[in-house]
Formats: sequence, C-alpha cells, structure tokens
Amino acid sequence: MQIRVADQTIEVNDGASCADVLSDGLSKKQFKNTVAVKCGEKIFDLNGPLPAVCEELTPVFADTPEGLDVIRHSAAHIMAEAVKTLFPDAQVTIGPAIENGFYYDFAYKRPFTPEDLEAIEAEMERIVGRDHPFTCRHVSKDEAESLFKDMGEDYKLELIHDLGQNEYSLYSQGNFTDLCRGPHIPRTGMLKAVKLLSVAGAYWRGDEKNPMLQRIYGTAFANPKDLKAYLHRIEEAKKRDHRRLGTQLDLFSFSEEAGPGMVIWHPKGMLIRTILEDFERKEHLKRGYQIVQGPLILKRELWERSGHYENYRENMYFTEIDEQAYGIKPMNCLSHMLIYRSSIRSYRDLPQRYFELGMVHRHEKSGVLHGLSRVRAFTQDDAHIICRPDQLLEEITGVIQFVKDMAGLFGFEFELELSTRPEKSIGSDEDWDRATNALTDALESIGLPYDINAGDGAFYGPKIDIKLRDALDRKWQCATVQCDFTLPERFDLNYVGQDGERHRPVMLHRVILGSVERFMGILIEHTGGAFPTWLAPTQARILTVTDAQNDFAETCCKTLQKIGLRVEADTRNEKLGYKVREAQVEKIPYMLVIGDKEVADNVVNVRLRTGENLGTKTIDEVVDMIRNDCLEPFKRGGMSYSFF
RNA sequence: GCCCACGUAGCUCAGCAGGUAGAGCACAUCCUUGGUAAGGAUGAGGUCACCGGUUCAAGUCCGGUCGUGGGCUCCA
Repeated sequence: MQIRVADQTIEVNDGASCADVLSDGLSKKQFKNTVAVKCGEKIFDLNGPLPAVCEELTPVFADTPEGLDVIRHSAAHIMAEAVKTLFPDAQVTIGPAIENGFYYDFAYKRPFTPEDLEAIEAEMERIVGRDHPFTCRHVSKDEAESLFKDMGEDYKLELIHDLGQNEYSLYSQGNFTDLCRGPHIPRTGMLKAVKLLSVAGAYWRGDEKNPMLQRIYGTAFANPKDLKAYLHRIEEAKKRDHRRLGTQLDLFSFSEEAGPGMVIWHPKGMLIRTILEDFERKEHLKRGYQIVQGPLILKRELWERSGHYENYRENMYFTEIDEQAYGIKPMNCLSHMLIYRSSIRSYRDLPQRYFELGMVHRHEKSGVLHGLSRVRAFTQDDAHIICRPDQLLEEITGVIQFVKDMAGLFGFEFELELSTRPEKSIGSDEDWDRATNALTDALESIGLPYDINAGDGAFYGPKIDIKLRDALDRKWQCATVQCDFTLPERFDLNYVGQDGERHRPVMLHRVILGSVERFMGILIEHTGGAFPTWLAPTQARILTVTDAQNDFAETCCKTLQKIGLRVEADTRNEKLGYKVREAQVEKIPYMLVIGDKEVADNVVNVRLRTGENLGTKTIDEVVDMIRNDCLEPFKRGGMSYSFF
C-alpha cells in the first residue's frame, strides 16, 4: 500500500501507525511539531492506526488552529486527571477546546479556590512530566455504561445514555480514562505551555434549571513563547477596556446611587455621542428616513396589544398615574406604528421609514450587566420600515448597505449571521419563505460572507445580526434587521393597494449601531480612546511655553473656535513637557505649541498625538489640516459630512 | 437570577498576627518663566460600600445587604 505524505509517496507495511508513516515522510523537526494527522477533512490520532481508506496523510502541526484544538482538548483531559487525583470525589463532565483555550466542568461539593488552581496546575505539570501516552479504545454501549458506573461518573452515564450510540471511544492517559471522541496528542509530555486562568460556575448542559458545575478555564499553546505572547496580549487588551478608559478620559460613569446599569454621560463622552448621533440623523435623512419620536412611557393596554406584556413583562419597568398603568418602553416600535396608523396609507406612500434615537429601559438580570455593553437604560438608533412585500428585498439591501458603510467609516471588522425560522413561531410558511429569501438575496447581492443560525430567528420573523468584537475578543451584537409579520397584524396596519383593496404591509425592525451606548464602548476599545479627529472631544490644544505667549494663544484659540473647531488653550504656569504629557494622556489629536519664535512668525508648532512633529504652520494651514483629517474617514465609507 | 472573587482619599493602589489609616497622581497655595510625556515646597481630602454580630478593641474575623469584576443562563 502507498500513501502520500508531503509530496512523497511512502510505502506502508501492514499494521503501521499514522506516526510510522509520517515519521518517514517528514523531517525530524516537522515530525516533532506534529500533534495529529489529517486525512481528508477528518483529524486522527497520530499514534492511532491508519484510517481505513486513506491515500494521503497531512500532518497537523502544533501551532495551527487545528493543532491548537488538539493540544487544548488534551490539556483539558490532563487537567481532569489532575483534578481526579487531588479531588477524587469530583465528577468529570465535559471539557472541550474553545476559541482561546479550553475548559472542563466538574461536579464537586465545593467551588475550587485560586489555591486549588495552583495545586491542579502543579499536578498537571507532574502528569506532563510522566509523559504517558494517550491511548484510544472502542467499547460497546454496555461496556461504557458499566465502566463509568463503576467509576461513579453520573454525568458521563447521562451523556452515554443521551448520545444513544452503539459504540463509544475512550481515551486514557496514565490511569485516567475519559469518554471522548478525540483526537489527542500522542503523549502528555507534548503539552509544553499550559496555564489555568479562572474558575467559574456553569450550568450542566447550559441549562439554568440544571445544577451548577465548577468550570475551570485554561489555555494552552504550542510553546511557552506563544503562551507568553497571548497572556501579554490579554494584559494589553485590558488597558483598552472601555470601562477603564471611560474613567481615565472622563467620558462616563456609573453610580451606585443612580442604580446598576444606568450610564451617566460626562461632558466629553456626551460630546462624542452628540456628534455621532448628529451624523446619524443626517445620514438617515439622506437615505429617505423620517425622524420621529415617541414618549418614554405608554399605556399598559398598548403593551398588551403588542404582546410585549405577555412575553416581555419581566424585563419591563412599570409605573402608574391617575389609576392608569403605564409601561416604560423597552422598544420603540409602538409609537412608530401609531404614526403609521395616524392616516390612511396608499401603496404609493410605502415604504415609510421612521427613525428614532429612542431611549429604552430593560430590566436585565443583574448578573449580565457589563460596562456600556449591557446596561438597563440605553439608546437605540432604531428604525421601523413599513413596506409592501415586494419592497422587502430593496429595503433589506438598503439596511445592509447602511451597516456596511458605517462599519467602513470606523474600520470595523464584523460578522454577519442569518437566523431562520425557530420551532416556536407564528406566520405562514409563505411569509417566512419570502422574508427569509429576501434576507438571503440581500446578503448575496451585497456580496458579504455570512453564517446561518438555523432556527435562531425571532418567533415573529427571520433576522440578520451583525456582530462586532471588543478588545477582549468578546462578540457583541450591534446591527440587526428583523422581519416582522406579527405587529402589522396585531395593530391592523394596512395600505390601500392599486386594486383599491386593503393590504397588510410588512415591518422591518432595524438598528445600525444597535445601542449607542454599546457602540460607544466598542468604539472606545477599537480606538483605544484615540478617537478619530471628527469625534475627538478636544481636537486641538494650544500649549504655551511661557505666559509671555498667552495673549497670542488666546487669539489663535478664538480664531479656531469661531470656525467651529473644538480647541482649547492651556495657558497654565507649567512647563511645556508637563502640558504635552497631559494632552498626550488625553489623546488630543493636535497639540499646537506656541513659544516666542512662533509668536514672532505668527505660526504654531504642530505636534500630533502619535508623537510626530510637523513643524510650524500658519493658522490657516492648521484649519485645513484638521478639516481634511475630519473628512478622511468619510471618503472610505462613501459618505460625506459637513463640519463647518 | 445562579457560581466565585472583590469593594480603603477624585483616580491607581499599599496596609492586616484584629490595637483607632498610608503612597503616587489629581486638587489648593507659594516658589519657579521653563521648548515637545511628569520642576520644587507646603497643604487640604477618608464614619476603610452599607447594616448587624464576635471582641476590651474590627478597614482587618463572621453574617446579611448593595455595588463591581470573571463566568453561566439570557440579550442590543
């Protein structure tokens, strides 16, 4: 038999393992870096037998994404062995590799402490030192059940029962055996860089009705250097955390007195928001939206009619006045529908696009609150597009293009997900098909890649979600477009068609930034607080060398302010270095330094926050420079904006 | 909501074998007029989150409440 390995054809003897074949085909160095082997799309154990039908073997190297998965999953097994050694009463459950590491969930009578983690890590080191081989064997269902029953592993038994297979694979290293699909690294000694990170509670099988298990998170890399680099990256990312920068740059705060999840915007943060929102309003008008606004509270009966009272009550705030119950809005759609219904609509009037920067209140569970990303009072850049069914595609395409333009403006990477009909849903198959097709067609016509989340749509219609990542790689949903057949029905929205009959329109719910608060959080982390010049609260600061230049500085400052630039003068009796440092820490884009020389020549010396010094410029040149800097991002996004 | 950790001056943090609080930055006053990331001196600032308990004595130990952080569940 012959097998191809790395452009070579290897003659294979009967009974040879994958490792035998690969060691012949690869250099020593390459082979040492191999943790598993790939045949077609499937990955196999390196020290396992050759796959049944296989013409070519590809090595899976330690530092590739697939190799890291194998290493991390193996690390989880080694951690499980360490835990069972130190805490024999603990029961093992499941322990997969995840995006940047791995975890393993244990059932134990008490939570693990940081000291436990240290002990577990030390025990893992011993296991790695013993360099046991990972071995795999296949057993029948009965065998597997009796085995794990003897070991007292109730959770494994439940898994075996629920999986309902006839055969199961078991992996062992040392005297630890786990139910597992594999594959694993050949020997424990190949785990060269591992670190346990944290303990957390997690529900068995992710269901809050189930008991809570003790989860240990860790990470592993191909070598200590990569691990160190990763840990360093995490530390660096923490410095860009918007919660930290929010305090440092004096943008916003939270107050125990005000209540959890309630953002208090300080002047600088609010200034950025205002500029952003102002831009959004203009951009919406350009795209045929109409700006509207509804009240923060609406009668309870209205929420009953919409179905929110029934389905969303736990998340709503209520109030009562004059014996009338009111609900504080968690969504903006209701007033928009009232606007639509305020007159008779012709098919010629559609689509109606209502835009509102609407503040909503949602009583989120206390444990989910997170800086600006998850709050209880926030502002959505919300719009409802009420259109004819035949207009769906064009409207959805318009929304996705809008999102694409905005993402381009800020230089964001984003991920698109299409969520289709869930099991529990309302509406006809025809409606669902048409809406889903419209969403799909829109995605295709824009030409962006997307994932499909089958069955993850809202009960009232399918949707497209757009997710952005924060500094710590957590994904947050921002933009979303949702088709809705229910609300037009419940509120009896209609339009008079060409035929003179009444027809039911479709409604699109959509946001571009999502929550302005959340978006601000992501923007802060994306820029590290160095906002693009058009958004920077202070665009330029004039720094005098001594107070002899203060008059000239004030004059320059007024000139720039009059044009509409956000400029201030630092005329304090401090050394220049001190003033530069302060402006630098505040990440002000332009520092305009004025000493005697500059006053004499009627110029300023320009320093950027990058540290670059542009030399001396006249005030007119400075204005041009800042103006161009402001407009630069808009060229990318294919949008325009006027500042002055 | 659930599990764990944490909560000391505006900010970042130290303090601990239980004996009545400390630094840097920021702030104020004074000296200094100094060219691109911190000049110097002096001073003001805290019922150590809140409530209760143990103790002669609690920031330090115990319990509860509130808040924050890391996760789980849920979601923009």
